[in-house]
Amino acid sequence: MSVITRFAPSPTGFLHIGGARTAIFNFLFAKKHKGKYLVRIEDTDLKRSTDEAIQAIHDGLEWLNIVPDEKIIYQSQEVKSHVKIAVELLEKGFAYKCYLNSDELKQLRFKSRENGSPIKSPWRDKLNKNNDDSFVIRLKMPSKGKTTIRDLVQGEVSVNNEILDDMIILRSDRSPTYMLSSVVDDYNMGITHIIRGDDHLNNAFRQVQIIKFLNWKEPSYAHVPLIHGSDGLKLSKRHGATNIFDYHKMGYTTEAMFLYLMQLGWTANNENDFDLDKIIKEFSLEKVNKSPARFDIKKLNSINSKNLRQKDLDEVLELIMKHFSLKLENIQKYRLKSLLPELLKRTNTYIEIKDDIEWITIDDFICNNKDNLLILKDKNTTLKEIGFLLNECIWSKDSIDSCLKKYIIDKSLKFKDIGPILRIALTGKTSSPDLVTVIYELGCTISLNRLNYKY
RNA sequence: GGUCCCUUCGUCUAACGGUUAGGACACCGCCCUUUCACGGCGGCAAUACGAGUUCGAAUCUCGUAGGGAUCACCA
Repeated sequence: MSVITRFAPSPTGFLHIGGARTAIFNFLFAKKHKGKYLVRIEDTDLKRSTDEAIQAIHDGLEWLNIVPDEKIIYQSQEVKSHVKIAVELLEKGFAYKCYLNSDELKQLRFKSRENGSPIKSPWRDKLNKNNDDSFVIRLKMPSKGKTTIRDLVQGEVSVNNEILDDMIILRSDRSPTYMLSSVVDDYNMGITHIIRGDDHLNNAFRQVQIIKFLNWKEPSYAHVPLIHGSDGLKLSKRHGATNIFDYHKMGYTTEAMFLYLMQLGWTANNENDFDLDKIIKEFSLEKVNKSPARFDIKKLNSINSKNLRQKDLDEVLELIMKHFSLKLENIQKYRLKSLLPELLKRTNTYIEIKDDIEWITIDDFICNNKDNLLILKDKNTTLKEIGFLLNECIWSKDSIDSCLKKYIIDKSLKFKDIGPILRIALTGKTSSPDLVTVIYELGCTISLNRLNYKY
């Protein structure tokens, strides 16, 4: 039987980092077993589900490049089949109508919390005699024995059936609850492996009862731990961005994000190598850790920086042009691309090259930093003299290099006497790629213009 | 509080019951160097605590402490 996994987010917000990692695990596992990875939007709570959220989930998945193998399924469109199962469960005596009102429930809940036992509805063994319509359908949980789940991540976990509460599967408005819908959809979709956050582990014991009542084949479970913030607490806004798509906006690459997320709780052979085929081959749920990992932006930065330097230059250029809405002539584009490898050595994210775009792409760029300008004023002649020499020189890195060195020797100077001012005149900055490269890539005309400018 | 799960350098983690407890990120130092980087070399740094089993425990058992998940007519 071939493997089918699913990522099942509820569209009540953007795609969370933790959710994204769950999706990645689902994707990886399915691919490893040459199966299918599906996405199901759990939008049964119509009040809280929004179109923006659905779009955000799309955007996030698309950015991470983990789009499902089949059309996305919307749970809200499957409610009929969920209700049908609820009725079947009722008819077969595995579920019952419960007429408890909210006040009665509140009291029961209070009691149950006190003595640590689940809520017991008095209607479990009573028949409907008043014929009224305000009921919910509850599942008749087994009260003896225990239920054990062989979880691919958590191992074998057992729980005494007496702690299972008679969960509601159909609300009083006849809509199915998540506890039912999820199980039915997984069955209908032929899901073989349920990989989800470990906040669902407790649900598994209850949901599996439906499967047992109906004699369905039990899927395999893998409950992966949640991701925590740097302080070990649940990831929230104050830890930084939790929306996966924000990391795109911050200049992280798809590959880096994928690499980082998948390594939170799982160890790859090579943490910086984004070779999807290799990753898929290596991936194993059994090796996923049981304890929650902390999100560490510094590690992400490191992976991103390395990925940026490995990545195809045209792709990086494309990302940069898109991010900064740059419209460049071919010559400027070429200049930027040529200097890119040097710039990328100095950044974690590609948006950090922001300050370098102007001096590279604007032909008549002139230093506009006041403090730096003052320095240049005194050195006008030096710049001109160097400019004169450069004008005579063959345009190669070697000859530019020897040209500069010759000047130093002739004037008995040190490189640090001309380096900083050259750099400021050419780039407007006090740090940049090495000067020979800068001069060479900027070209003779532009370099001379900047050196000969009257500051 | 009940139930379930977890605990190895600051962080992510590796280690058939036998390793000088390994790697990566971060940090520090040195080298390279015209700046900032990249790179190279090196350093700091961990088995939560306490018992037990064993010739031998990070690894198995129990207890303690700490952390997490969950306990809805949400998903």
